[in-house]
Parts: sequence; structure tokens; C-alpha cells
Amino acid sequence: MKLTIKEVAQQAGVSIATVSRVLNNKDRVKSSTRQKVKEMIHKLNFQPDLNARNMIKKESKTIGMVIPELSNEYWSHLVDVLQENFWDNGYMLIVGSTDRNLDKEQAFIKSFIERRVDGIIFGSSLTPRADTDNETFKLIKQYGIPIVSLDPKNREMSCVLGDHLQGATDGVEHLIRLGHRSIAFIGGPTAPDSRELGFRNAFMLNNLIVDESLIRRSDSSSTFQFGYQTTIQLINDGAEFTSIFCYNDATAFGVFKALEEKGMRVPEDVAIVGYDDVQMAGLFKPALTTVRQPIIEVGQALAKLLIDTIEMGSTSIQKVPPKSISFKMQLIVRDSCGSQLKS
Amino acid sequence: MKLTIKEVAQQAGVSIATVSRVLNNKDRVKSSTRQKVKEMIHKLNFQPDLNARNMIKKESKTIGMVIPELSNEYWSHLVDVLQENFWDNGYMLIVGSTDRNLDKEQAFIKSFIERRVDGIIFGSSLTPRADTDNETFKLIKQYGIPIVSLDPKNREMSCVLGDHLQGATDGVEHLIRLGHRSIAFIGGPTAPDSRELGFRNAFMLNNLIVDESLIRRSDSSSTFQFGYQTTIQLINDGAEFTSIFCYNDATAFGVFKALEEKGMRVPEDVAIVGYDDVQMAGLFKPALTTVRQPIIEVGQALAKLLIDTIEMGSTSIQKVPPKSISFKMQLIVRDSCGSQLKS
DNA sequence: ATGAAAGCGCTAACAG
DNA sequence: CTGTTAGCGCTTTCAT
Repeated sequence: MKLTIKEVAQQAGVSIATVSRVLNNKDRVKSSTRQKVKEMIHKLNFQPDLNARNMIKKESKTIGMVIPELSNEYWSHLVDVLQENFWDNGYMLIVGSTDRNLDKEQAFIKSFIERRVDGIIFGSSLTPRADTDNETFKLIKQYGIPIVSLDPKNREMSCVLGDHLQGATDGVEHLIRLGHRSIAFIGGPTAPDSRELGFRNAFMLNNLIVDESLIRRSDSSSTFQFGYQTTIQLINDGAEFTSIFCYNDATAFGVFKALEEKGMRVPEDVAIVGYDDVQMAGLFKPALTTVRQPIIEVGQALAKLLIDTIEMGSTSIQKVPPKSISFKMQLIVRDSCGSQLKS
Repeated sequence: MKLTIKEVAQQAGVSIATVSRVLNNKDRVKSSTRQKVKEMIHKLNFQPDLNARNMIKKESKTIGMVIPELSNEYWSHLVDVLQENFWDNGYMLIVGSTDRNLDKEQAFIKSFIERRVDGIIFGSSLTPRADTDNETFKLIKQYGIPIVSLDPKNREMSCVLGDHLQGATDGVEHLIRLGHRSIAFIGGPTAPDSRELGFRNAFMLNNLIVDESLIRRSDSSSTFQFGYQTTIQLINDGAEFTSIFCYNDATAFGVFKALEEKGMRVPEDVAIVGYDDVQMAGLFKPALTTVRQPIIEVGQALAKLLIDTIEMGSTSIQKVPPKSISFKMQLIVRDSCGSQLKS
């Protein structure tokens, strides 16, 4: 019932070593033998057991990745891009959604190690402050598994990042240019948050002063829910603002909803800027002005960086200094900020 | 440099068999020994190599799944649910997005087999008409890999499905009840498509006759793009319709966009019904009336069905007749159809 | 060019 | 209770 290399060898009248050779396209096999074996493989529909092979080769052609959740378009899109890139290079990607739960994340990482993945991508990690004495991080190091991260986690890890300082600065300056002075910031769970930094940067560049009461941060996720609730609260607090800069588009949609319920119009009463540029951003009414993330480029860079690191192996001196590749963000101006100057 | 069970055994002063026993929580180990070994495992931070274990146990605790694309909320949500369910049962899920490309799908399946997955889920398969003499299907059978599918593929495969006949019937009858008679159908790539069947069923139930010129099908995907283009075409063709029933919400959003460009209002000029109930459906303006799919329940059922099949193993007689579990759809009435009767 | 044999890291009888 | 041994399915020397 079990079809192995042995069976193929027997049927083809050669030794298992020879079958292995043709399986791996090794040299030194008489072409007639190779032909014969190939035919048998095909006839038997033989698929070699990769796990057995991997055990010897000490590789698994598998990459593990942790992300907070898949049901956010940013992540699902990124995963899709990565999966394709890895696949094209012979790797499989397995991803774990952590729901921003540290235990879950650690459990995933542990499982990745047990499966001897060739590399790990930290999408958005909680293991953070992943300094030397962190349990999980130590494990990864001990097993010598190459890692890369999306956005910087610590100085020992290579990473690919979006320049959110620039992105947020652009977004907020757009608002300032339109005359807005009371700009609220609905932030995300990231800490430190370069978008918040960008927010402050835009104010500085324009010699304006930030109203701290208009800054709201999330301690967990930054979803539609959070945008909605925070906006309601902002209004109930009696805060005065003419515009809101949001951590991401999902949050922005929540803001829309809250504003609508409170009878405030966009962009007439409140201008909104999102972040990500998800598919619905351009479709929504009013169409969302937002900062576009170059997900495809980021994904490609992430995959390439990790694969390069893996395939460099311990060939060269272990210690290539960690790289960090940064991508620019692009402001997409649509309708959610209006076009007239706020007076 | 390499940490194996051997090293642990040595350090703990026992044999590898004993280490293996405590690793697997087997009986007959003196608790003091067990304690000692456990400490060493922990001290060394030892993670057993699952691939080695799996090779012996003839299982991989891995499930493969093919889906058309991840960047559609329906799929990303479903994958998220499945991933969680499998994880809770000790399985990892690896998914491949096929972009509806048959070659890609087959390549994924082949790769799944090489990795000796314990089961395969056909999300949306092209392999279908997967009757006996299909290459890939034959392979799966030969290797005895349990499979389940989402929506029926053929009579030999267990499946979990949404009752789209009922869902579409409900959606279209809603339109009919509101007085619509000229209802367009923007279908998807599924064939045969039970939503189209539901569409026709609703007409039959109400003694109405379908205007075939208002039925448009997609040959590839059913995205925003498709909804947009098809609607433009429908209008350019001079077709007369007062409402549109869409294959899914993404399509519906495309329809909105096209309608808007052509200066037609929703729901005043055209009523729209979507399918899926994605997060944005309720947020959109006008809020989308749509048919909700019970994704979580479907995902759970899918996982349970597959796991049960796997763990039943060849214990009982190989041939348990394929099951098929069906879930009802729920019509969610919002604003995109208005509330007044069409006269 | 090919085969025999020694493992990869682990589990599972089988002894003791 | 614990150790010894024989593999799992494959790759890789090392002979021939």
C-alpha cells in the first residue's frame, strides 16, 4: 500500500540510490537508466516524501509567519503576495494569526521551530522589546533560524518597513494645507508609533502646536470598532476638531459611521485621512483620502531578504549586519477632505 | 551545534528512549526520572523535530487548502476561522491561492502530497468535474489522503456547503416582493451556479419569467472589476432593469460604482442585493442589503469533518459514505433596495 | 555509472 | 521502569 523510493527502484530494476539520483537530477546516471527510472516514477505516480528528504538536507523549504489577523485587507494582501513569492522559490508559507495575543504568538513560533522552518517573518510582533533575554527570541537564535520583520523590532533583526513617518507627515500636512488646525489622531496599537511621530512632525514643520486631548491611542487592535467608539467618545468629550487622521482605513470607516450617526458630514464638517488605501477606499462615499502602502513591493522585499539570508546559510561569516529596507508612502487625495480651504 | 534527543539523553544520563517517553507523555517512567529529563529539556530549550516524529507516525499534522484568492474577505475570513480550528486540534494549515489557475492548483496539490499532508480542503476547486480519471484527483486517492470540499465537487467527496439556492431565492424574492420585475443577475465563475438557480427559482415561485438578456456570468473571477464592467455593459446594451442581484458583495460594490458614474441612484433608480455580508456591507452608503454567509459555522464544520475523517483513519471500513453538511443563508435587509414598493 | 551501507532525529517493539 | 535495537523514506559517501 505504501509507495516509496524502494518500490520504484525494485520495479525499475535499479538501486534506490539511482532513483534518488534521478529524483534530484544528479549527474552521473546513464541516460538510458535515467529514462527508465523516470518512466517508472511516472507510471507509479510516485511523489517523494519531502519530509524524509528535508531531514537529511537539514532544511524544510518552509517559512513561518506571524500576523495579528488575516481579516484585515492589509494583512491578507501581504500574505498573498508573500505566499506567491515564496512559492516561486520553492518555499511554502505557513502563517499564524495571533489576534495580538502574546501566548498565541509564542506558541506559533515554538511550533515553527518544531517543524524546523527555514525562516520566520514577524509580521507584527508582540514578542517585542525582543531584546536578548526574551524566551522566544532566545529560542530562535539558539536554533539559528533566520528572521526578518516588517517594521523594525530590534537592532539585530533585518527588516522591511514603510516610511510611516513620511506617510503620516504627508497625510497630516495635507490637512494643514487645507487650513485645518484642530486635527484629531486616532492611533493604533503600535508602540512606538511612527505614524504618531509623523503626525507631530507635520505640526512642527508648520509651527503648530499639537492639542494632546485630540490624540487617542488603541491598546489592542485598530479596527472599524475602535474608530467608531473613539470618535463617539471624542464627540461626547466635547472635543473640538475639524478633521481626523486615522491609523488605517478600517479605523477611518468606523469614524465615518460615528460621524454620520452624530449628524456630522464628511468632508463639510469633518475631514478624514486614512492609511493603507484598501480596495474600498476609492469606492466609499465620500472616497477616502488616504496614504497608500506599497504592499506588493514590501512583500517582495521581505521575501527576497529572507530567502537571501537563508541561502547565504552559514557560508559566509554568520554575521552580516542586519539590513533595513524602507519604502515611501504615497498620499492619495480623494474626496474625504474636500478641496476648499478651511477658513 | 545540533541539539537532538540524543544530547538531551546524554546530559540527563538516560537513554533516548526514555527522553522520547517523557516527550510523548508515555506511561511507565519513574516520576523522578521524568522530572530529571523534563528539567534537562527545559534547561537545554530542546524542541523535538516534528518531521522526524511524523515520518514514523505516518502523519504530518498538516492540512493543505486551496482557495482562489486571499484578498477577498470571504476567503480570508474563512481561512482565519479554519486556521484557528485546526490549530486548536494540533494541526497546521497551509493554504495556496490559485488565482483560479488550474496549473497552480495542481502544483499546490502535488506539493501537499509531497509534504504528506493529513488532509486537503478544496476551497474552490478547478480540478473539478474531478471524476475518476482526473490526474490530480487520482493522485490524492492513490495516496489515500482525506479530502473535504466547500460546496459539492463530486459525489465521492464529503463537503460543507452554504445553501445558496435558498440564499439566492430569498434575496431575489425580496426584490420581487418590493415590486421589481426586471432583475438583472451578475453571476460568478461557479458552474453550475446554485445562486443562478436560486435566482430562477424565485421567478418560478412567483410565476414570473426570467429575461435571459439580464443574466450575465463571469468566466473567471467575480470581483469589483467584474461588477463594474458588467454593469456598464448592461447599460450600454440598453438593457432595462430596476434592480440587480449580485454574486457577491465585491461585485455589488463594483455595480454601485458603475451606476454612480452613469448617474443612476441606489435605491431610487436601481435596487441592489449583494451576497456574503462583508464588513463593509453595513457601512457602505447606502448600506447594502445582502445575503449573509455563516462563515464561522462553515469553517468549523469543515475543520471538524476533515479532522474526524482523518482520525477515523483506516480504523473503520475505509468507506464511510461521503457526508454533506448544509448551512442556511440569512437575508440582511438594509438600504440598497429602498423600502417602498416599486410601482 | 551504480550499488551497499551509513545515517538524519525520532518512535516503537522487545528485552531485561 | 529503562535500555537496545530496528526502522520511517530518503540522501550521500564510499566502493566497485
